Amino acid sequence: MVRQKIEIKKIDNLTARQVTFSKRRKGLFKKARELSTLCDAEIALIVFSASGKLFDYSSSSMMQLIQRYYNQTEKYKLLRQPPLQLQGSDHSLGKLSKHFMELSIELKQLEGENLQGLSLASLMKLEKLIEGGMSRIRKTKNERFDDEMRELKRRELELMGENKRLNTQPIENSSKRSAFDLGIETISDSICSDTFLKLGYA
Amino acid sequence: MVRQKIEIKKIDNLTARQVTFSKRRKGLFKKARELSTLCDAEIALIVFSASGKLFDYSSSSMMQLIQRYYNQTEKYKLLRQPPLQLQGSDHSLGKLSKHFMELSIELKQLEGENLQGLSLASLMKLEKLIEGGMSRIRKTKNERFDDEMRELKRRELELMGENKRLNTQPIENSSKRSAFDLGIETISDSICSDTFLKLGYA
DNA sequence: AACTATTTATAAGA
DNA sequence: TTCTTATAAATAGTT
Repeated sequence: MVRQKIEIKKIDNLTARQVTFSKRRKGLFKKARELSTLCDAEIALIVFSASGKLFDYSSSSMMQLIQRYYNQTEKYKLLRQPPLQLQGSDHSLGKLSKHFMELSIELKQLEGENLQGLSLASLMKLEKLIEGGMSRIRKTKNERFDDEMRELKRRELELMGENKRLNTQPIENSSKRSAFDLGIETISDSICSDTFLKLGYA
Repeated sequence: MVRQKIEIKKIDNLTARQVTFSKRRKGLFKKARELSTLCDAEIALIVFSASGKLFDYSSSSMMQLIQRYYNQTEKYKLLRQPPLQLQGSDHSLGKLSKHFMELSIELKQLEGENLQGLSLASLMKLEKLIEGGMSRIRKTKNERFDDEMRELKRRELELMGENKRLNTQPIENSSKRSAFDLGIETISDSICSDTFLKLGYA
């Protein structure tokens, strides 16, 4: 901007870039201090050099300022994000997927961000939100579990009935063996443990 | 600095102060952008006007930048150390955000799908995943809660000390009243309920 | 919002 | 790094 006007793009020459960084950084911090003093503004300024060195300034406490910043921006975000109505009894397909979409969006907003930056209020909201999602997952899981168990019981009874029938008939050859002969008490037990092995929970 | 050089102190005239704020703020943000571009620096700038309006700029993600700032700040690390001993768990910033990224990705995959369509195995996995995220949220929430309580206690002690001092001095006029006179037992109780009201939890 | 006289900031060179 | 200096940019006061 002097001797010769420069274009605002990354300075190629490393040395020149470092010198400019040093000079302009100094100028930037001075301007920040002046604006704060002259106009009674609260300012936080964080600068990392290309090499990772940290420079910072804040007109008061950096922590307080950042917290204040979060409070402002979160309020904005949460306004757009209607809190979920957790009407426990409703788990119809449509509502469920809609709910999960919302949960997904909420969590996507946290990408690259950090929980540490959230206020107590936001953390509480998030907890509530996820609790709701969790309860739906558990409900569906239990339903699925019940379904499987019911099916297993049904098959068990069916097979036991057949076994009984087979056992009351004369044995024609030794290859015909029932589950009882193998020492298995219930079919569902064996299927269950097999299922858990497949899921990696045993 | 122009027509006439000005002294760097708060500008008395409100209108002049507002105009200067607007002009210099613009200049400051421009300088910040230029420094970032020219020198490949990472910059975060947060400005609150005297009236509370927020202006901000960051060369990349504000959240990531602030997180990076926290990581580099020794004071922050020390401040976070003492509170409660969180049993053998890793609650470092990096791990936390990494985990949340994973959770987010997992949930994103569910977009448009329906829980009813998931197998028992998937539901169990999802439950486990979300349980992990939840525990981290709760941990962070508790930390934040501890922070707030500590600050309130500190203020309480400070104010009670001042009250004691005021009460031992002769009352010069009736407008001088302490919290004790108003029947408030502890300052933190009153501040607490105020805080919760503001957060919408009372 | 514009103007403009000055002050400030700073690119290049030493 | 630091200083010098010519010039670009920012801006205080005015309209």
